[in-house]
Amino acid sequence: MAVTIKQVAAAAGVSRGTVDRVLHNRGGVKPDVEKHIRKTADKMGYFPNRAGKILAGRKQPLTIGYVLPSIGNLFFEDVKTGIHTAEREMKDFGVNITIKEVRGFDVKDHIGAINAMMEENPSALCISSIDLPEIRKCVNKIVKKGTPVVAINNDLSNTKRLCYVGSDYIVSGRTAAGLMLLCRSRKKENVLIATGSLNVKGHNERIQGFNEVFRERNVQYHLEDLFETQDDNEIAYFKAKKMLESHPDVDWVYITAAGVQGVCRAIEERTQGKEIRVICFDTNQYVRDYVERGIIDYVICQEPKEQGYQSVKKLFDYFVDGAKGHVDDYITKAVIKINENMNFT
Amino acid sequence: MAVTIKQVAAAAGVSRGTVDRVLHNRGGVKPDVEKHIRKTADKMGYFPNRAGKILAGRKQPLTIGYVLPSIGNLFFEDVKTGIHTAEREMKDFGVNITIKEVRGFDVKDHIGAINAMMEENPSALCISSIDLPEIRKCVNKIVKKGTPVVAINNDLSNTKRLCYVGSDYIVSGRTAAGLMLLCRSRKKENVLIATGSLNVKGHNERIQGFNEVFRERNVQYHLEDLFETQDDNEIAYFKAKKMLESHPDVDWVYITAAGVQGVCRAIEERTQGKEIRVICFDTNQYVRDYVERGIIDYVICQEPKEQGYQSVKKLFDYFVDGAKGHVDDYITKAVIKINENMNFT
DNA sequence: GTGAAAGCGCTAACAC
DNA sequence: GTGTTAGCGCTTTCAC
Repeated sequence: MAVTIKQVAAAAGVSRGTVDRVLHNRGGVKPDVEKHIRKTADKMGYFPNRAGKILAGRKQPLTIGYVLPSIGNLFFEDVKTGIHTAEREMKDFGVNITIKEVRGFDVKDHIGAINAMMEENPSALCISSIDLPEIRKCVNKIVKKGTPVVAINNDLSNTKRLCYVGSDYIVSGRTAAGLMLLCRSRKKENVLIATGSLNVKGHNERIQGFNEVFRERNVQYHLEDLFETQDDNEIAYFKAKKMLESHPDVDWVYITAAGVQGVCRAIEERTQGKEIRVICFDTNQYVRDYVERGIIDYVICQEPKEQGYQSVKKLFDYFVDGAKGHVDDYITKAVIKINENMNFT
Repeated sequence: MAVTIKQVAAAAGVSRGTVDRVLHNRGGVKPDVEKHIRKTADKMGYFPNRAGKILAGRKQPLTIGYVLPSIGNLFFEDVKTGIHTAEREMKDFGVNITIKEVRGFDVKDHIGAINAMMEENPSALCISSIDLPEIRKCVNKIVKKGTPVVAINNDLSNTKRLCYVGSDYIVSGRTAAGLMLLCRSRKKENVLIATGSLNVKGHNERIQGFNEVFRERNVQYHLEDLFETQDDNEIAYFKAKKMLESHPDVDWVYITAAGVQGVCRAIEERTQGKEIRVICFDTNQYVRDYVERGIIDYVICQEPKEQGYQSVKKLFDYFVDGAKGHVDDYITKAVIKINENMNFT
């Protein structure tokens, strides 16, 4: 049986209250007594019991405020599912969650939503935003004031955020290249790249990782063209349509972000040209449908549910275990989905 | 704030003890009082608080006994890692774990280990064994005596086991076929199948799923030959060597079970013949090395760590939430690994 | 500065 | 049959 605070107190010849004061650095204890208590606690291998902590801590529940650009973005449905699974599991442990949803990636909207969230005085913040100076500044201010912030799905570089929970975009880009090369056509493939925005780091990293692998393997592909979908299916559709008309020799379409349905619609409507292979990222009902119909060959996913779940868990552990020190990032896997393993979890 | 047992007692005009008796069907309560209590509890939306339960339940910790055929089987290293992660997380909630390790799949050895485990009177059992009548009988007996049993990695059909935590072997076999077909060579591929044993259900299902996909898609492959590795690398090596000599036209080697290193060694040592593609299951340090060197193209994994972790969690939840009713299986994903996404979680 | 005590929600032993 | 009470291990308040 593990050693309790009571046993430490008894062994040190003081009361539980005093031990607690020392262990939580709450001061008001004579230095020599403190040293003595610390020593005996260490010697006995004392480690606070989480069940006890949680129960006692129920008086001040842990509220986590989320800000997500999830309106009109199916990707975040799974993230939210993960968040709510965690909420259900940890509700009895004092975890409460509020989500503020935003449409798109307008900096002002994001800052507005974050500030609105902060009005509610959450114990912690968890956001998926854009890696720009304004947001970074905003986040750093919040952290400085004492509210820990977790970055989910999109990291915020050089901020004091507690940790990042999300995918490694370079690795997912590399994986796309790997899949393509494993098809071993042995000819120079004509690739059309549909990216979300050249201003979004993650999208660029997916291209960077992709190129890295070709370079490392000394294989070349021919870049037919590259266009931005702005994560919008309509824009994606019209641009892709034009692109495919002017580039009849495309072998592969590599879609690094949203707008997948738009691109696929354009591919499906084509009346001539070679057979086209498609690699994209992240599933939803429409993407799954295109995979089933053989339009999309590979989808590289990033465990969205896990991102939601783990972001809650990270914060819960952080608070329960005493909000001390460094917290590791949680990097989700690059999960390859094809028709055969897509619908069976 | 959630409603507590105290509030229910007050509302029903009885003591907490009585409410507890009713809620746990421990009898000794007048029928009409019981009905009244149940009704008020329902009306108030009472749900027992897990934190309170866990703390109170610490007096009788939950001990889970594992029996795993893990000696000399690298696959189970990750399973054990997952088990120990869960143990660490839930130790403070009263979870204790003991593992008995066995070498191989001898029925008598397994029964012996299970009985030895039962000697220690665990609160629950978790085993990875063979789906044979003797084992099934043994498990059913244990369940009947009141100890819940979870089947991990290998299901035990038609037993009263609480649930199964592991992969869907059909789906993983289908995934192998899907990957092969995505390479679209457009010719009839010559396939050599290296299976573990024709007596092991999971191995057969991986072949069955593989064949299903070809049939459904109206594509044929040519089965060059099929041999059993007995999950042994030496046997695998010698048999594969011979097979490859007598079948110089093999395009793909499909390895459904262990013995991967043996087969790969034979492939690597070949001095003539066409380039061979390899699909296998489950990683370990040696398999990863073969992937890096380009001998193995695809590895289909089954989240072994998750299997370990979730098996503990299933039992923990079952006990905390009152050991009532049905528990869902936990089916792990068929995770495709290639060189580029293998080493990054 | 330090000790004592109440209470988080639940279970189980003991009274009546 | 039913109520009371003593913990589980911890935090926090209040008293000295």
